[in-house]
Amino acid sequence: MNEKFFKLDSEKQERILNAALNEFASFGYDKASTNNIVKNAGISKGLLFHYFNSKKELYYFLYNYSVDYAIEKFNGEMDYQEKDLLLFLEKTLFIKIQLMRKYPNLFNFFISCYMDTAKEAKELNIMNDARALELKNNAYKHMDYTLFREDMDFARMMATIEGTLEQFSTNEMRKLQITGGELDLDYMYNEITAYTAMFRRLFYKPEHGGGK
Amino acid sequence: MNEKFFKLDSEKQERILNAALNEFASFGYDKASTNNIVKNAGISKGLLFHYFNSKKELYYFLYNYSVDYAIEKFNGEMDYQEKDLLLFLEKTLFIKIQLMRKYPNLFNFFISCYMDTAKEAKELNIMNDARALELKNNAYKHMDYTLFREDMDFARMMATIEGTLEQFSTNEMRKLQITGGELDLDYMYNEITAYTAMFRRLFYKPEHGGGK
Amino acid sequence: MNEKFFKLDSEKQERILNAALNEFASFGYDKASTNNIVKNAGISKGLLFHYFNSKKELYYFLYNYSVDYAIEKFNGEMDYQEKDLLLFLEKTLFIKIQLMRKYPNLFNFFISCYMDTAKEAKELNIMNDARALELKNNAYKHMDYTLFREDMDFARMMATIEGTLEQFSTNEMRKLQITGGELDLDYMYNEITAYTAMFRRLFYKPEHGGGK
Amino acid sequence: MNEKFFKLDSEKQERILNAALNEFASFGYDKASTNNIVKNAGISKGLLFHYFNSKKELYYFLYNYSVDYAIEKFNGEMDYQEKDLLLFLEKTLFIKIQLMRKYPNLFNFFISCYMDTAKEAKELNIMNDARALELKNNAYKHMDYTLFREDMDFARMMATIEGTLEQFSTNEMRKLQITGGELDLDYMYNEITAYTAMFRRLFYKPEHGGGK
DNA sequence: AATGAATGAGTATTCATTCAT
DNA sequence: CATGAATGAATACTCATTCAT
Repeated sequence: MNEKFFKLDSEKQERILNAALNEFASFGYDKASTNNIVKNAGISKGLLFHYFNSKKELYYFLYNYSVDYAIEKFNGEMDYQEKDLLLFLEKTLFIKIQLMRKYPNLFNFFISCYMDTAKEAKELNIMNDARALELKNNAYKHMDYTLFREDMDFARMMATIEGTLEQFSTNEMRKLQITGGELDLDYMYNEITAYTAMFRRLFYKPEHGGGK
Repeated sequence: MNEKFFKLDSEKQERILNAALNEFASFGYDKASTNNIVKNAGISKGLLFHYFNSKKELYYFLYNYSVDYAIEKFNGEMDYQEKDLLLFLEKTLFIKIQLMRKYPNLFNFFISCYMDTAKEAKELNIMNDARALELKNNAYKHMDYTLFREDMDFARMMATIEGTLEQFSTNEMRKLQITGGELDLDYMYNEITAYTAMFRRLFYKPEHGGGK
Repeated sequence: MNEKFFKLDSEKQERILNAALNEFASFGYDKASTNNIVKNAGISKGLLFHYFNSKKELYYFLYNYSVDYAIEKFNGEMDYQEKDLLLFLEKTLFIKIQLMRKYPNLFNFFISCYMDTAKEAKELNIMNDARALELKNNAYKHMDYTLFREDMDFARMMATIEGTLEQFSTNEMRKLQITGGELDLDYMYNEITAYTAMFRRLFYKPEHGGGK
Repeated sequence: MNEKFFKLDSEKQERILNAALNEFASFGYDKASTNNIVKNAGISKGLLFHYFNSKKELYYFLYNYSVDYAIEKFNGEMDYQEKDLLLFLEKTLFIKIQLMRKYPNLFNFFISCYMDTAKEAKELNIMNDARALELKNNAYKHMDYTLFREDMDFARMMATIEGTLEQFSTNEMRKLQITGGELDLDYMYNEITAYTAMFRRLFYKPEHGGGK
C-alpha cells in the first residue's frame, strides 16, 4: 500500500500527509476525523481508503514515516564518535532543538502520539519505546564510563542527568503549548550547556572535570 | 449546580461520583460514556444532566472535587514545619504514595486526566499546573536554603532535584499506561529515599550531609 | 429489550414493525436499509437502536415475533385430534391458505427469510427448521399409520404426499410473485381436496379408501 | 459487448469468467465484489467495466453463458428418443447429476442463483423458469402418454411425479445451503431410481409396470 | 425531582462506476 | 486495449443532549 501512495505526485502526497498529521496531532487518534482529513487534503472519502485501508493503517504509516524522516534528519547532523557522554548528550539535544524548530508539525505529532491513550497509539508507543531504547543503548555502548566517579550509584547518576534534561525540554514545550510562543533557542542552548557543566562537576572524576 | 447536587442524599451522591470516576479513569474523557455512568450509578439519563449540564461540566466538577478531596487528605498528614527541603520532598512523596495506596481510584483518575489528550483534559491540566505551582511556591517560602552549597547555581540544583523525581514518577506512570499493571509503591519508596540521599551529598553543605 | 419496545404505544410499535417487515421482505437481510426503515416508520435513527441494539437483533426479534404470532393464529384454528394423516394435512393447508390471505406481509417476510442466503438468516433458518420439524413430528406422533398400505416404502409415500403439496403451494406463490395477483382460494381448496383424494386411493389400504 | 469480450485471447476470457463465477457462487449477487473479481482474474478494474458495463450485465452474461454451456453439455449426453416419461425423467436426472459431478463450479453458481434473493437474481430466475418450461414442454410433446393409467387425473399424476422429485432436490440443496456440505450424488441416484420405480407401480398401466 | 424516549449529526468504511492517461 | 486513481453516496451504528411526562 505504501507503493500505491508513493506513486502519487508529491504535492498531493504532502497535502494528505499534512492534513493527517495536523488532525492526529490536534485531536489524538480517537477524535481525529477521517472526514476532516479528506476535507483538508482536498480529496474524496474513498481515495483515503484506497491508499490506506483503515484509519489505523493511516496512523501507523504516518507514524513510521515520520519517525524514519526524523531519524534520517537527525543522523544527517549527528556525530556518533563522541565518547564523552555529557558532550554526546549536549550535541544530541542541540540537534533535537534545531529539528523541532525546523519541523514543528512533526514534533507536535510525536508529542501527541506519545501522550495518546488510544490503544492504537499505545501499540505504537510500545514499539517505539523499544526502538528508542535500543538506539540509546547502542549509542551508549561506546561511551567512556571511566570518566564517571565511582563512589556513587551509576544508574541514579544517569537517571539524574537524563531526567533533568528531559524534564527541562518537557517544561519548555509545555510553556509553548500554553503561551503559543516559540522556543528560545539561545536560552535553551545556554541552559543545556550550564546543566552539562554542572553534571560534569558533580559526576565526573576530578581529572575529567569533576569535583569542586 | 453544585448546590443542587449536594442536596442529594449522600449515598446517591457517592454512587454517581464513583460511577463517573471509574468511567473517566478507565476510558478517558472522550471514550467515557454517560450511558455507562448512569447505568452504573443506577440513575436515569435525565438526572445526570439535571445536575451537571454537560459531560464536560461533570468532568470538571469531578476533577475539582477530587483535587480538593486529595489536598484535604494530604494536608491532614503533612507537616509544613519541615525546613529541610529534601526531607520535605521526601515526606511529600511518601504521603503521596500512601494516599495512592488508600485511594487508588482517585489516583487512577488523576493519572488518567494527566495523560488524557482530550482538549477538555488539557484545559484542566493547565489550570491544575498553575494551582500546583502556587502551592509549591507557598511551601518553598519557608525552606532553609542555607543548607545548600553556595558554589553552584541554586535554580539548577532545584531543577535537577525536581526534574529527576518528576521524571522518575512520570516513567513509572508511563510503564503502567503501556503495560496496564499497577504502581510498585515499595520500589518507589526505596528509590525516593536513595535519590534524596544522593542529592544531599551532592547539593548540601558538608555540615548538613553534603560532600564526599 | 423487548420490554422497552412493548411499552411503546401500539400504533408506533406497529409502524416500526411494519416498516421493518416490509424492508426485510423486499430486500433481504443484507440489502435491507435501517435508513429506510426509520424513514418509513417515521422515527429517528437513534430510536431504532434504542430499542434494538443492532440490525441483527431487530431481524431476530421480528422473526421470532412473527413466528409466534403466526403459530398462535394457526393454533386458534387448528384441531389436533385428527388421526387420519390426509385429513390432517388437508386441514393444515386450508388454514395456512386462510392465514396467507389475511396476513400477506407476514408470509412475504417468511418466504423472504426462508430464501435468504445471508448468514444471519441462515442461523434463523436452522433454528426454525428444527422447530418446524419438532412441531411436525409431534403432530405426526398421533397419526394412525395403519391406514397406509404396507407393500410400499412408507418414507417415500410420505415424501410424495408432502413434496407434491409443498410444491403445489410453492408454485402458486411463485405465480403470485411474478404476476402480482392474488391467491385463488377456491381453486387451491379444490386442488388440495383432489390431491388428498388421489393420495388416499394410492396409499391407503382398500378398507380406508385405497385401491381402484 | 459480447463481441468485444470474445475477441480476447481465450485464456484471459476463462480467467475472468472463472473469477466471476466463483465470486458470485460464493457470496451471491449483492455481496460479490467486483474488486475481488478483478483481483482474482488478474485484470484491472477498468477492463471489467470496459467489457461488461455493469455488475448486473456481467452477472446476466455469466448466467446466460453458463446456461448455454450446460444445455450444450446436457444435449451431448441426452437421448431425446425415449418415449417412456419415467425413464426419460430418470435419464434426465442422472445426466444432471453427472454434470454436477463434472462441473461443480458451474452448478454451485446455478444453485446460488436459484437461491439468491437479490432482485437481479430474481429477474434471471423468472426468465429461466420460462425457458425451462418451454424446454420441458418440447420434450414432453413426444412422450407416450398411453403408458399412464386412465382412471386418474393425468395432470395431477404428472404434478405428483414432478413435485416429488423437484422437492427432493430442493431439500437436498437446502441442506447444503444451511450446513455448507456437498451433494451426496450416490444417494440422490439411488433415491431417484426408487421414486421412479414407485411411480411406475402407481401410475402406469399394469402392462407397463403398473399395479401391484 | 426524576424518568427514559427521542433526536440527529456524527463515526469509519465500502463499492460500483467513471475517466484521464 | 488497458490501467488504477478518483469519486461520493451509501452502510450500520453511537452518543451527548433535550424534553414531555
